[in-house]
Amino acid sequence: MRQIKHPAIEQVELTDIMYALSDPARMEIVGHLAQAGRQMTCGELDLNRPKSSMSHHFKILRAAGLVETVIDGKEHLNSLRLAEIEQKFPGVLSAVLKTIKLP
Amino acid sequence: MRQIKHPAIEQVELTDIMYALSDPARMEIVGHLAQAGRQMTCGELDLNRPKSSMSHHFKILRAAGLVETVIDGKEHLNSLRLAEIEQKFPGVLSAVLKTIKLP
DNA sequence: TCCATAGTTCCAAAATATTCGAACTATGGA
DNA sequence: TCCATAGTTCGAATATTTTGGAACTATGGA
Repeated sequence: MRQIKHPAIEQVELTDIMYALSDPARMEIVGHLAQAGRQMTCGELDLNRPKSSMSHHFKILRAAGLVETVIDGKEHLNSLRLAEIEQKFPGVLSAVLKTIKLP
Repeated sequence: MRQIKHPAIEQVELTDIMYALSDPARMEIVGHLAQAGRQMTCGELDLNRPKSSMSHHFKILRAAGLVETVIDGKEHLNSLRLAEIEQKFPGVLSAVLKTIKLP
């Protein structure tokens, strides 16, 4: 099974997480993932934008260390790296998640 | 005494706060303000950049609702809007502040 | 093998941000 | 009134992001 590269938690910077969360589309993706509490495909997380735009946002979420994507057959399964981020930046992501109101 | 306009807390968006905190210079300013726990002038918060650059960053911090600036004579006194932001987005800013390590 | 599906990558255009010098404003003190 | 100080605003150059169409890759199923 192919793998996608993700940053190790040690190299994740808080400013990168802040940046990733500064876009409403990405905040919404993160909110959906948190609410679902399970892996979701890009298709499920689609926000009515072109695929290439969505792919761009997922790329930034991955690079920031917020989202992990594993490939499963035709689909890419995305999940929040909540536990790791909570350990490195306690309280930050969990507090953000509590304030997200999905559209 | 002249006043500078700030957004009411009702109009402060979490994504704007995230954006403001996505720049290391602005994160540092916020860290200094939090650590000091008092009003600080732009001069005290200077990061060795041109005045116009610093002014730009303060503008973004104000627009995001993170920083309040009052004019006192020749100086501008900046402070964190910590209590207001904590009330609207409980735990977010306080958690961020705990992870800031000043250079 | 052929095709549809799920996403990514590539590319270029448009929009936003950042930087910093120069000019400007307001204040307080000599 | 003149000057230095503290910051903002303006403007232009540069850099970074965002957007989306088109082409591409990998997979599973017919």
